[in-house]
Amino acid sequence: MTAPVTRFAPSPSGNLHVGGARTALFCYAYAKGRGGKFLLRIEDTDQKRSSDAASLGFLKDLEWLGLRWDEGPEFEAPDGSRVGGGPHGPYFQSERLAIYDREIARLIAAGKAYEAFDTAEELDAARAAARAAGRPYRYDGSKALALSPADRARLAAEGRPGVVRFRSGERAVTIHDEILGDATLPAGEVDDFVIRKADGYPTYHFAVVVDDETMGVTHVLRAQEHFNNTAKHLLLQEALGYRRLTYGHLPLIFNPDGSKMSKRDKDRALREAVVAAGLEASPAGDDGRPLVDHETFLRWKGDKTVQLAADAATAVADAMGVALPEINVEDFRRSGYLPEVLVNFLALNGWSPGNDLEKFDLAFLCSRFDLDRVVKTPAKFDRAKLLAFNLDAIQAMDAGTFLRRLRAHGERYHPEFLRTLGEPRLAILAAASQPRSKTLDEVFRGNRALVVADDVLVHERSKAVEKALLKGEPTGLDLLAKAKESLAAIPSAEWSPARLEQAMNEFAGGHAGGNIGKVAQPLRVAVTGGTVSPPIFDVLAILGRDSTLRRIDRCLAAFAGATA
RNA sequence: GGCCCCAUCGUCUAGCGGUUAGGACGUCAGGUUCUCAUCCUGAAAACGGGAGUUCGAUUCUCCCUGGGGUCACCA
Repeated sequence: MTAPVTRFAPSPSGNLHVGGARTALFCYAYAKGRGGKFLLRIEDTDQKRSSDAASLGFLKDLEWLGLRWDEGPEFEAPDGSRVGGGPHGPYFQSERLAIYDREIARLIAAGKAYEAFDTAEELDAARAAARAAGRPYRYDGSKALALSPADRARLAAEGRPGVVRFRSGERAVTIHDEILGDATLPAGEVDDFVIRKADGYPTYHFAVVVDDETMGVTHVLRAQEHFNNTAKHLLLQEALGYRRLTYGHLPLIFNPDGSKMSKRDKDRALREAVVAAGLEASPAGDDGRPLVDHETFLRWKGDKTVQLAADAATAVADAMGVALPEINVEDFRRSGYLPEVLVNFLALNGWSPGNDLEKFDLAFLCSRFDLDRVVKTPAKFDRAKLLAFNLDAIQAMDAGTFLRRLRAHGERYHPEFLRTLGEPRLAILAAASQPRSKTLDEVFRGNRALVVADDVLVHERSKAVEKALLKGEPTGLDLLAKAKESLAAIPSAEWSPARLEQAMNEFAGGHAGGNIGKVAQPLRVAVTGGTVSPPIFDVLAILGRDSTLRRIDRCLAAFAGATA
């Protein structure tokens, strides 16, 4: 058997959906595990969808996951290596029109395809009628087929845009699927579908078949939603005299509630948050201007069918401090998931190696992946489990690796954070955060207090804060005032986590019955404004002596005279 | 609605005629800890229903039910 060639063939988009990522992953693993090739092809035959450079943003997502294509669009990876290219290009369908035209001409000449001039209105009416009669719609080609060459010439001369339809021949088609087994679609299920649109572009069905043939593809792994389409492709392959391909249709991935995972989930979540917060206008960005212009914002807020641009949505969510559901690979990256974890988890949705094994890397997947272990049932995407996997991976990292990867994430998503903190303090933060972080991002999200100026730090007035500061005898506030003196006695040069812990342990021994918690919590509130942070002595070390003492003073002043 | 596909804990799944139906996440109950989070112990939790086939069905067949996909000049 020759080495397999698989392909991932998305329509152009700025983002790679997790479902698409899983498909790409399986295509990659199948080919690479067998010494074959993994191709990437852009299905941009819909002129309504843009296909400029920006719309290929998902290439970086594939690369980030470690899925480099042997052939396809050219791309320069962050490490400088070049991906893509190849002898079967162009890899954009919009640049392959001549090939499709040639093949369509062959079909027409052989009487296997014909031009049709139905208007959209006629087609809509026919569909509506079928629907009203409770029957599935099938195109009736009798009218178009009855046209004489002269008729066609006349219609074309009138400027009537025509399409080309494939003459399917109304017969049963059996699909052999390596995952689902065989299935036979009865005669009449496939009608005379369009293969060339009025704008001259081929339809998906036609382009796929031609490209898979001309690019040497041997195995088609795609989502199950394409299953019925396979019948069309089989018919086309036969009419064109092409090779037979091996098919495998992958189970779909859904939301936990069974709905489709779509970008709309983000809009929905954000809209709910906006409504819950009673927001009447877009939050402002750093420049003081609204993140979304007022009109757009109101239209979006009031109309569930309107979607916000992806960037705008994340900006607004960020400003509001709400987390949006991750849908695209980029979302998971931004949320601080590790690519190897996402790869691992994605593979587990629809496949498993058996033997109760579920932690593995891409190389392992490549070596073990096979179609006979792909499940047939759709999966619901369980973010909680993904998060647990991410945690495990972070815990398993050595400290140096964690620091490096944390820094890389920060540089990309929280540059201001890195600027203010600087390298030595970032290292302390990393060491303090690693044991308690489920994602790279929460280190930044959870420690904003570390990068705000001392004089703008706000001490929250929550139950938990009041308990830490005002309850007990002596109160946390009392202890805080005294502890400050002990801290002030430590010179800057000795201001380290170990030294601070030693000092505070001594202090607690003398003033809090040895209960370090009595001292730690008021300190935490004083310097972070809240009751949650990494270990307090690490926090104090990161802030430094001056900042620590200043924040304690401000806290003391803010709560002076307050009672529980 | 027609056609096609599917069906094991809440979720992802293992199982390929005989198992105390396994693992993981989550959940619950304890424990450790300066908060949070880790971490440790333990527990509860599934073969959708009905007919067959068989000495024996989670496993094979059929029906029902339920779920999904698809019926475009989108891909």
